Amino acid sequence: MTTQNQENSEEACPAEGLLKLLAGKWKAQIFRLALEHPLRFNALLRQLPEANKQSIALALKELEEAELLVKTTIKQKPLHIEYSLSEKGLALVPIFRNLEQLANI
Amino acid sequence: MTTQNQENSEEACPAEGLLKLLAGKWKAQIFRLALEHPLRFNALLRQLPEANKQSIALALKELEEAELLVKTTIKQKPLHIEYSLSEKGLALVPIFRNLEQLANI
DNA sequence: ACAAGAAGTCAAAAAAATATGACTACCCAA
DNA sequence: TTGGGTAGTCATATTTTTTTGACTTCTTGT
Repeated sequence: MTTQNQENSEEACPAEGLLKLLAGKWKAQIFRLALEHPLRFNALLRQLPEANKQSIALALKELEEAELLVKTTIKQKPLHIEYSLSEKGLALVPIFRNLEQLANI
Repeated sequence: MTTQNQENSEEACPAEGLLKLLAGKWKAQIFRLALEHPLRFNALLRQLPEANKQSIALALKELEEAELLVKTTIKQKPLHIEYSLSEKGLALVPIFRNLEQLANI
């Protein structure tokens, strides 16, 4: 039933899912940081001192599932994991900028 | 403290407030209907049969407070209240369309 | 061998967002 | 004066999101 409603809602309004995703806590801030350079988990934790592991892990996972970020494992000496903007993520950038501009009015 | 964090968040990411607003339940759907014609409370209730008074009242109030909708009282025989897109609301339209397009990819 | 850093996961608690049902106030028509 | 329509509000549930704190796994440095 809940799923049904969600589906109806999405059908009636395709932007809803994307909006909900981006509005989730820490997501917009993470997206914004991802514009600058690829992200790493613990670095992100340090850059968002009010956030916690779990929240960041969840945000990254959902942004990845929505295909806005891609996760890359870099097989080098200390073994890194990086999250960077996907093509879809890049396509979102100008829209995001427009939103920021509108928000400042 | 909570307020403080919210402020920090907004400072770090100006789009957040607008995103949170639009992602709130029924808001995107209401915004979408407002593109077509001015909205009236009970008509909206009928158009969104899964929603309830309270939610719609809240959504309209918040969209109005965010200055995306303007509320107009029409002093005529049965006394109507209309919600229509403000200038800011109109400025959001193309951004919203872009979001919808991106969501469909 | 032991500690420390990176990248997490899990269950449970707390906080925030939504929904429910009842109730209000105004105007109009029969 | 009773009933119906419009436009809500209020207090209280219920649901969903977000946070907390503890624990895991893998790799490297000393």
